[in-house]
Amino acid sequence: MSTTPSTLRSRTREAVRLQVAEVAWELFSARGFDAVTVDDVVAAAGISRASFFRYFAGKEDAVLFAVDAIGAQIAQALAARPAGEDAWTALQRAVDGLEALYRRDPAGALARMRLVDETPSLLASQLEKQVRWHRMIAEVLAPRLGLTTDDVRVEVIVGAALSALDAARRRWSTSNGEEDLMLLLSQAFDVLRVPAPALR
Amino acid sequence: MSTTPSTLRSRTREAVRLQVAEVAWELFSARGFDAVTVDDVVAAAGISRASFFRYFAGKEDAVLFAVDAIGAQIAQALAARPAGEDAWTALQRAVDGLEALYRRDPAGALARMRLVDETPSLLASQLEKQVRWHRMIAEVLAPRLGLTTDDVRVEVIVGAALSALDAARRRWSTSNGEEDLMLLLSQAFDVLRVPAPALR
DNA sequence: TCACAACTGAGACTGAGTGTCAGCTCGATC
DNA sequence: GATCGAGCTGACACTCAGTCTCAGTTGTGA
Repeated sequence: MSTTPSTLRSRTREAVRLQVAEVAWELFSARGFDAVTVDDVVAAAGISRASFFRYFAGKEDAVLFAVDAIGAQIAQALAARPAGEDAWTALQRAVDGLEALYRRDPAGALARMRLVDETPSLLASQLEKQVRWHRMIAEVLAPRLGLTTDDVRVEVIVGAALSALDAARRRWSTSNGEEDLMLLLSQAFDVLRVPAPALR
Repeated sequence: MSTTPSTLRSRTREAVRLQVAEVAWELFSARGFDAVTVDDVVAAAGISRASFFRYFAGKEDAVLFAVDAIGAQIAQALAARPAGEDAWTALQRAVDGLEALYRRDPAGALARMRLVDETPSLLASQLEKQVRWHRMIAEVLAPRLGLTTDDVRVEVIVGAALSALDAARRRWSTSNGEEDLMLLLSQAFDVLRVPAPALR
């Protein structure tokens, strides 16, 4: 999946990037995103200001740099689903591969979600990254349905599926991780699967 | 809908705000959002830098200040739909009240959408504003369905409906406004209404 | 070993956004 | 119609994010 040449340079680069992100996360989660400057982070991490911006596209990216990979993971998982499966089910299965990520460190995932939710600039940046998820997933889904990538129907299906993921994640977050994420996901997708009368 | 005390002060304030936004839009659409500084705008508009930030929360807001009202308009239109209507139809009708906005100045609307799409900071800011649409609409939809605002199902329905709106708008934009927006909207919502086999 | 490519810190620079302050204007009240 | 307070204004200084350049260093491949 990743495009990693895996020379010594690139490996140390990835390691340093992770270390810096970790240091940054500790400051952000302790004091709040806006109350920590880039200078604070680089001082704590022992790198120069210039290098920080070589590792991350911006301050937000030090928190959200992992988000890009998730979209690719969903798209890849979708590509692996059997061709006969209906779109909603295939997307649901592709998406619930993410549960492993949350199960590995639920407390950290919750704290991350809260920080993003309460920090406008982080929220905006994350939403923009999710637009890229949208495009990646649409490119896999469209041929599956025999439609073009920019067909309205493809866009709606992808958008609705990502809304389902988002709704489940948000509910999971507000319940402090107590409700079952997989169950929430299937409840969310069921809304999209039911026939017309989602009536009152 | 609006909370306008309508004293002389507030009316001139609104008028000035509109004028500044118009001047800003001319610069942005001509040179691109990032190539125009706030100083450029205030020089052209004949106000001080400080005043600019009193009228707009940020540079992006000079383009997107109207976006907030749209969410309120959708929520209000939804509240006015008959109680017996199913959720998808009610949302579709609520949303297609926006068509009047686009019909009034299609060329301007297209140009605006293009600028937002090609400018990351504008896109991010717009997406963040749409999160607020989400909340406003959920608050109207939830009681209609006899559910709480933070119920997963409510969030999914609102998110999916907004995805439908977005897909239709985007398709309309890429077709240079040639395809019929209302038709695109109904195609988009039909995907959400059909029974399970949106199969391959 | 050598030459090149990629990385680094240092520091100057641009531009967004905030806070303060002193002066002006609107508009209500006497 | 003079006055007083609230709200607006421009000027200006300040912080911080992000870009760019430059010179020195280190990994990489021949």
